[in-house]
Amino acid sequence: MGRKPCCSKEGLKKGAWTSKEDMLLTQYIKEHGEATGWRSLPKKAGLLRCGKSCRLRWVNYLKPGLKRGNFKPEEDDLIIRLYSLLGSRWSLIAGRIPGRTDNDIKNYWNTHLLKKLKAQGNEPRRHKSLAKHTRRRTREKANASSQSTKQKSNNKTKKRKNVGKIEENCNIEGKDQALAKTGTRNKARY
DNA sequence: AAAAGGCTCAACCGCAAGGTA
DNA sequence: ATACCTTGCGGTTGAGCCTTT
Repeated sequence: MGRKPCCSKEGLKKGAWTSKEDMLLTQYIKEHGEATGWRSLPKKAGLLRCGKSCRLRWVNYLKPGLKRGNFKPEEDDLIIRLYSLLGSRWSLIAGRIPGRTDNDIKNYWNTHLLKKLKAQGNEPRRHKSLAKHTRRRTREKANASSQSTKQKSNNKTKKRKNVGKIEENCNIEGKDQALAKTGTRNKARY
């Protein structure tokens, strides 16, 4: 296969977003919704970005209802508990913390919580990166032995099911409501 | 006042999953 | 059955801000 990275196309802009780009993206999504396909969105919206970049910008920064910064102690606590259950599956963790994005939580974990826990002598066991390592392993297997597609798809569904199971198991109750208020630490670099 | 080093976080990269022709 | 495409995820990077000297 050997797919090229999507941003390698000439003429596509990289790096920090300008307020004008933010505006174009927000406006387009307001008019057409998110589900129209990220790949084609930049062109339609008049942006010189790749779809991936647009999606990231929207999901992590522009999407309405996002809280930025100002993590409360309850949220810290919740993140720590979820991490101990789920490991570094930030999207799952984010799904349980309203208004927070996976990127936000990941950053917060790496820059604040990890230090905090280390200082307390509670450094969490680093989970084997479920995401990449297990995926890679399945792929290696698949390549090594010419597995049937049926088996491959079984692996896929198995993994999906496991995710579901973990989600089921981590019934972190009640806390969500306590997290409703919006933080105001927004540094708004742009 | 300014240089150096540390810290934060937005954005990028590579890869796997899932879809479809 | 498979080749290729898009989407979504986790890990990592680096620009720019902040703090210390």
